[in-house]
Amino acid sequence: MSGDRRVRRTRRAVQDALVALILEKGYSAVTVTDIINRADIGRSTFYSHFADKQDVLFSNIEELGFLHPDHAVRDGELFAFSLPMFEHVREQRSLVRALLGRRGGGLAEAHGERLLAAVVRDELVARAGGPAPSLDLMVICVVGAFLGLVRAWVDGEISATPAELDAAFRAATVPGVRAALDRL
Amino acid sequence: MSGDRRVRRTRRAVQDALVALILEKGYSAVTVTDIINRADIGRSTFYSHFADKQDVLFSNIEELGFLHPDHAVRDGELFAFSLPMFEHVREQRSLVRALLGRRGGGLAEAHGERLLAAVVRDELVARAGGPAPSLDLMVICVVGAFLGLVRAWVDGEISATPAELDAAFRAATVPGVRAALDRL
DNA sequence: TTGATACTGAACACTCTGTTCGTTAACAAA
DNA sequence: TTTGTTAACGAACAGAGTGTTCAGTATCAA
Repeated sequence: MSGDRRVRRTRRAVQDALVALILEKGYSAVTVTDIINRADIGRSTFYSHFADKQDVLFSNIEELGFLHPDHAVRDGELFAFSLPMFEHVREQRSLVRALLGRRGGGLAEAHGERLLAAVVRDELVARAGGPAPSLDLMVICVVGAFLGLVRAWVDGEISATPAELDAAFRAATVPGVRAALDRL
Repeated sequence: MSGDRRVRRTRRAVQDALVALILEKGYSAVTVTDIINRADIGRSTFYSHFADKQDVLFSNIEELGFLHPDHAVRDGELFAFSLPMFEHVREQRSLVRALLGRRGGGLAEAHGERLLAAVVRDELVARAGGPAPSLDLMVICVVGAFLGLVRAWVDGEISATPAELDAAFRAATVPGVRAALDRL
């Protein structure tokens, strides 16, 4: 724990307040005044820590550690990140829901998408022995499928275990990816 | 063309103004005042046609006809909607970009997702001979892949022809879907 | 031509934003 | 414990945006 205890307390109170309010009203309906009241801090205090509402949202993303360096690549398996990540999502469900769910306002999606795309792309390029334009399109499809599952899950549109989600993700993507890699 | 010419003129001016402004500044940065100025109409006129900014956005969606009933199913082929829809997107690129692109604010995504999910689901259920829980997860993956391509494309992150996008979409999804259907 | 109706434009109360500043409280380090 | 530093408070502020009202004007279809 670094720094002043007051700072930690304040920042955490603000971040938690925003997440709670997003889940109640949706991101766009939440005002800075709401956050201040919920976190029970002074207005000037808020602005001494965060530039605006968005800033609070992004600070939450960074502390989520969306892609923890848990790349325990189970030998040659494709997309080894899948199951650990679904499990990580389950542990942080309400936070992920506030960030990536429908009520989240879509601002965090770009972050998550970019991070995940980098992981997927690295893996495909490594296996293909080099970059290729068709790989980039494949990355988009794979990332879209994965985040689609995450979003539907945290929003409660579907109920499943991380293992079931992992199986569905693999069933949908791996055959196509394998065929494409063989074709190159 | 039904109704009063003045009404038509005003509504169109407002809708066009919003799309243009979204492409310039992003949805959340556009104010009703901006729209009024760009469309060159009085404030009270705006509120006599639309409840708010969102209302204008949704009115655009309805007129897009996202899923035109162009279901010219090329005999047994899977996901026959793909190529025609990519072509339709190309024709309405700036509108689709304003609605589904990153600057769009994510409000329209839910609409598109639901519409497309219904189409995909119908097709899979028909081929599987009935509904199944694993099919629902598959639908989410397929829709995620398709909309991922659409978004990346209209946002200019990738450059490709509709035919190339169609090929990439098929390459990514069809093998997995076929395998899953056989397994049932 | 006429009756209906859409548009105008200004004014209004309201909410939210982001900043400022003097005062008070909490902190880490000596 | 003392001391210098820094955070938090809270009230006040200007500015921007929202959604409504209303009397007056222009445009419409028939």
